[in-house]
Amino acid sequence: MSDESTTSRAKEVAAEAGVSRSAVSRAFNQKSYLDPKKRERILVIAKELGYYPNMAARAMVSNRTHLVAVVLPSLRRPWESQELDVLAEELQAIGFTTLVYKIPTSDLKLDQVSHLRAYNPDSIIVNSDNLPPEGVRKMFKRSRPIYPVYANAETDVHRQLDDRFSGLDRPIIDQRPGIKHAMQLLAGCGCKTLTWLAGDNGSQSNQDRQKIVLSQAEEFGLNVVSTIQGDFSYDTAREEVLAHFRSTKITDALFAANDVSAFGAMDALRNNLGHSIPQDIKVVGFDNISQSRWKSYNLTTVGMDINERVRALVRLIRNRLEDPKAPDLFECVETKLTVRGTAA
Amino acid sequence: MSDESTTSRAKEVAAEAGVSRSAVSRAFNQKSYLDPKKRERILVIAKELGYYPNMAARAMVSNRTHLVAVVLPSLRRPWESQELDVLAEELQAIGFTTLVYKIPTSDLKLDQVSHLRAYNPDSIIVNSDNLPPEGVRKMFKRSRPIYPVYANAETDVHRQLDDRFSGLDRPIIDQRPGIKHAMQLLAGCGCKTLTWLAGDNGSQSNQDRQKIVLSQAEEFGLNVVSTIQGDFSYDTAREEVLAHFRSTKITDALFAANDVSAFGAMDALRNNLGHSIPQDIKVVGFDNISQSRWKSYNLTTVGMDINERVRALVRLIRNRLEDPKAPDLFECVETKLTVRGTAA
DNA sequence: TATTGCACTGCACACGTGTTCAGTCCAGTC
DNA sequence: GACTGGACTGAACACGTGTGCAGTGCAATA
Repeated sequence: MSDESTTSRAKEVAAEAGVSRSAVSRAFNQKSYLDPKKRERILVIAKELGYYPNMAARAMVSNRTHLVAVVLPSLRRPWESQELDVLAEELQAIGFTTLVYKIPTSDLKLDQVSHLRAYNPDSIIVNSDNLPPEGVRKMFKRSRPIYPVYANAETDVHRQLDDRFSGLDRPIIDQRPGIKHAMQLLAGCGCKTLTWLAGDNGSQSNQDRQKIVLSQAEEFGLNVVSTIQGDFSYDTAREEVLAHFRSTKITDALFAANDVSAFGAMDALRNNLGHSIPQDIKVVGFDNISQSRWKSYNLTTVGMDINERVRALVRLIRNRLEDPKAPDLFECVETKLTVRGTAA
Repeated sequence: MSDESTTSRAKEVAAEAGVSRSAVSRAFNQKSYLDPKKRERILVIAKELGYYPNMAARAMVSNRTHLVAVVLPSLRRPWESQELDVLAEELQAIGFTTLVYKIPTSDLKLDQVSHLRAYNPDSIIVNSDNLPPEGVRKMFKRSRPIYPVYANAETDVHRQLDDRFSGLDRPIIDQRPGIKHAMQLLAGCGCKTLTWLAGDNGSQSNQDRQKIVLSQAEEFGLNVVSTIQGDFSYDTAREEVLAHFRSTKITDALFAANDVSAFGAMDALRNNLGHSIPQDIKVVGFDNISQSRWKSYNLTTVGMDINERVRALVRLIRNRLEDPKAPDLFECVETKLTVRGTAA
């Protein structure tokens, strides 16, 4: 065992096993033929020597990096980080490694993503709400081995036909079932008036959620008497809700565009305005992040099963890599309502 | 513009600019000489063509991947994800891309990390509390271009000399100032008795925090009358605190090993046991995660400045890459107390 | 002018792998 | 025994880049 040992290379494994370097390569790629017992011997020796094929070299010749990039504006938002957690684990389990890449702004420029493109990830999951699909397509579609997944096409199924998203594989989130149940629940509690606490204005998912919330409210005879402009953040939600309800009578219910802003709203309503939840006003959120279970909030919320969501993403990636020329791929995940204390 | 255009390569840029491919390479590596105005012209053309040097090829010959791997057990814990958020941004700003790699178990085996080693990241930040430093060193130290950073060596400065950590660069967290202030505050409020809500038993940071909490409590005349075994999670904290204080009188204060378990404790104390915070019992946490500001908790907590912490990590990486043979590197970040409603 | 030195640049090699292609060996068949 | 075909393997090329080395041209100096 030499002092100055470097990462052992295929050649060393080959020497140790008494075979050619080609055989070592073949041992790691089951598609090419190799005598089974020779393969096994090579793999044993490779493991002993701590050898594993160098990904850079492998990428150069095979056009497969086994990298999946996740593009997002922030890693600190609970939903995104919880999704990423499951995603990274699933990808790792099937031999992919996860690359994270932050793009905070909504205007997508080439030099912002050139670093990322330089790694030639096998797939890119764009989880950034405020990046327009046109820009995403333009930035990534032309780099041949990369297949972008546009992860924020929440909507009813008709959006499948929307031209803006063509050229992008997309995991569609059907918000309707969860929202419908929420409205059913609120109507059943005797609620008549509703406030919509909106999220970031430029965000795709905010628009999608809002559209269905408004239509379903009407469906169940709930009157959306006011809209408060938030931005998905706790602080803004708290401040805006506070300002709004200082001058206006509270409504029977408040529907927030995500859980975190629901928390902000609740804290304004309870701590500052002295209202009781759910007695004075019911609150419903979106996402079902793990913090919603915390007893101080105990939030009733619309969300999807996170494992189901991630499996859909992974399926998109695998199917696309299997058939690069296939037409746009879809996966649909439905939301459901999780009933907790703030509306029951 | 051809239909089947691939990622444009250096050769095409060279042709367009009327120079050799070497010149293009040199344009992107400021260390080698190139006529300044020629370099500028090449870079302009490269940008026009959307060219950026292929990282795999670059890695093969230069032994620099510009990848930094972050190893952690989970991405959903608020502190880790908030730290990762800042870290990814800082690294991106200086031309590195972040790779995330989950290692949940505490026994580190070679085939668990071989996928990761295959990418030859320039540095690996081990942010996994329960991975023993010996294992980390063994797994990564011998792969030559990789320099592990052991990110969980919280402690007083003496730990610098601890043999277990030798061979690993480490950003040391000095918990003493923050804890000292917390004890000072509690003692000033007239607290006499204290409960320690511990974190994961095998965790390095839990051990470090506990040691200093106990010694500082004694210093300020606080009597640590009970220890509750938690695991850093909300649910366990809530259940264990509930079980413990059902049979035991509450203490004047409770110190939790992290913020999330402090939240669990608070919810047990308030919602289930009917105590008021801070009137009946004061609560202090660790980490100062963004959720601590949420008004329902409004937690007084010991934490460090997250930007300072990340800058320390980045400095370690840069210094190590600059001088691979330098002896173990250290960076020290101090904690401080953030006073909010649960103890003031 | 001849010489020197320096700024600058292109050629060619190396990095470690996947895969094609030609070739070897051997069992089975006529 | 000659031939066929299939199982198996190694040599060699390609991938796109960084950089050592040798070489060119030009200004400054003697």
